[in-house]
Amino acid sequence: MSDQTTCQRDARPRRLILAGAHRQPGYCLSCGIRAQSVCSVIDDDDIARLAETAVETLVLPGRSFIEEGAPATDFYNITSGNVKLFKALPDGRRQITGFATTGHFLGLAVSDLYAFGAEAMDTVRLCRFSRARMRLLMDDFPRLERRLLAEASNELVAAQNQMLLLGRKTARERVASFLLERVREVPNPAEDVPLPMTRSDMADYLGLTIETVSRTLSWMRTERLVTIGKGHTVRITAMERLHALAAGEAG
Amino acid sequence: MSDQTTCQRDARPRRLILAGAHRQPGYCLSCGIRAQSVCSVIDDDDIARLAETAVETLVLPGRSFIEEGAPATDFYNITSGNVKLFKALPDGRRQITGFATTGHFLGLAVSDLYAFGAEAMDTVRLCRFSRARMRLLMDDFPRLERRLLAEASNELVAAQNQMLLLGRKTARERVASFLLERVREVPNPAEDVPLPMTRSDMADYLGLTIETVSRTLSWMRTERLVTIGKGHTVRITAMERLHALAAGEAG
DNA sequence: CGTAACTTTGATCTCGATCAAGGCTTGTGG
DNA sequence: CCACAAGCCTTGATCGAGATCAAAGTTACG
Repeated sequence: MSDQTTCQRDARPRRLILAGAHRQPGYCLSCGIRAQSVCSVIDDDDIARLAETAVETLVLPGRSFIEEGAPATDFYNITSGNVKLFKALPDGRRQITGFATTGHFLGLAVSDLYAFGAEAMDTVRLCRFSRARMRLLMDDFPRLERRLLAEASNELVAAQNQMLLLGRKTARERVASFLLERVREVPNPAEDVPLPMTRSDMADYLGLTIETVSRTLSWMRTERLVTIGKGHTVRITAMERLHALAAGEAG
Repeated sequence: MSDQTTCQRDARPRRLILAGAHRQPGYCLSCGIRAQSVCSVIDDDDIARLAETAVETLVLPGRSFIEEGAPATDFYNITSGNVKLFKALPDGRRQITGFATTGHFLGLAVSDLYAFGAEAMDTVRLCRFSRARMRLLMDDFPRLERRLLAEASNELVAAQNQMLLLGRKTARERVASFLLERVREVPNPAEDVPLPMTRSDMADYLGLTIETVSRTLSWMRTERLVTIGKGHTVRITAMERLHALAAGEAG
């Protein structure tokens, strides 16, 4: 475990001091999430090079590991846990631009500075790749670049959907859209959907206040659209109606 | 000119019937906007292949050439004119996700369907590339893929900025941000900035109504932040204050 | 258990939406 | 060159969805 970087929880998230050793050559070969991440495009024969490029890092809940405006030195691949990505205004107003979880790749940017911050919502494990080393890998493995382009294209589509949500949807439509987005994370739509974020995070993602999110969820409960469980879970009880609501086809 | 596709203006925009011949091998070599577009990554020696892949197309003002939800068959590169990209809800609410102009590349998507629509705001010329042919080009020219990744990364950063704007900025901050975005399109910030879109387009881009956009511009005029010219132009007269406003540092 | 953070619910306010006229610009045909 | 029409754009009056302010409930965790 000594090759993992750790940091202590703190009242206000500070930049994580990233350090740690590169993985052993065989590490990626047995990585459980390789199949669902960009790493899958590298063959077994070449995977040792990837392992040598990666530094596994542990980030404790509430800690930032990417800071908006800081020099963009690394790419990250999440191997477990949940992360929120956000931008902020000087007076503290915050917009969460996305949630990332196991298998997600972070840090795409042409600029030398990160355009967004990233903070762990729970204990997060990730592989860190320096941009310079990643560039060398991309030179040798064009499939990696192709996969990243596909990844970026998907994020672009998600971003466009979110712009429609933020610019034109009502509070109810926003929350409905959000819940349906979270349902896709679980295998069975009828089971409990985990919401590993606070009401404050939901509000900052949906362009609302915590009170409006709370009231809207309460309204959905009274309307028998959802049941709200303990410990940040929701179960959808009227999928059709929720879909119609999210798509802007109902009040 | 017979190798260009044209279409007549119509009351309500319909799908453009795209047809037309591929360009002559030497066409791209002398293309004026090659340097500022993705085409610049293909060397003179190979540019004939690109020319054979491209179909130049003319789109008249107000006509759509990409329809949200339609099969994603082509990529586009704008060679002149202005385009708006948008998503819509069933009841007509619309969110413009971006404006594209000379040199912009459109159509990135992993899905088989376009996630957004595109409509010409004035007379638009563009090169159309079938996805299948483009894929072959990317196989042979990894630099093309790298350039598209850079392009997509930049759009992603722009999308994140727009999410912050739509989710958390006030009407005044939105309009200020918009004007500063448009200023970057002209060489000299002190000269007239063209706004080749209607108030309705601005509103749909900024998540506001036309009345609020109009009122906000009037307010900026009385505050001596801008002067509003004839024929859809604006001149910025207090750049510093406008920047502060856009960044959320002032009321 | 106790406490600190998170969540819900209620009362009130406000910014931007909506409703409603007019004014201006642009283009067309006499 | 002017009259007219059809879109745009601006301005005013009013409304309302969601924000803000305030105060209990809950939950998580030492």
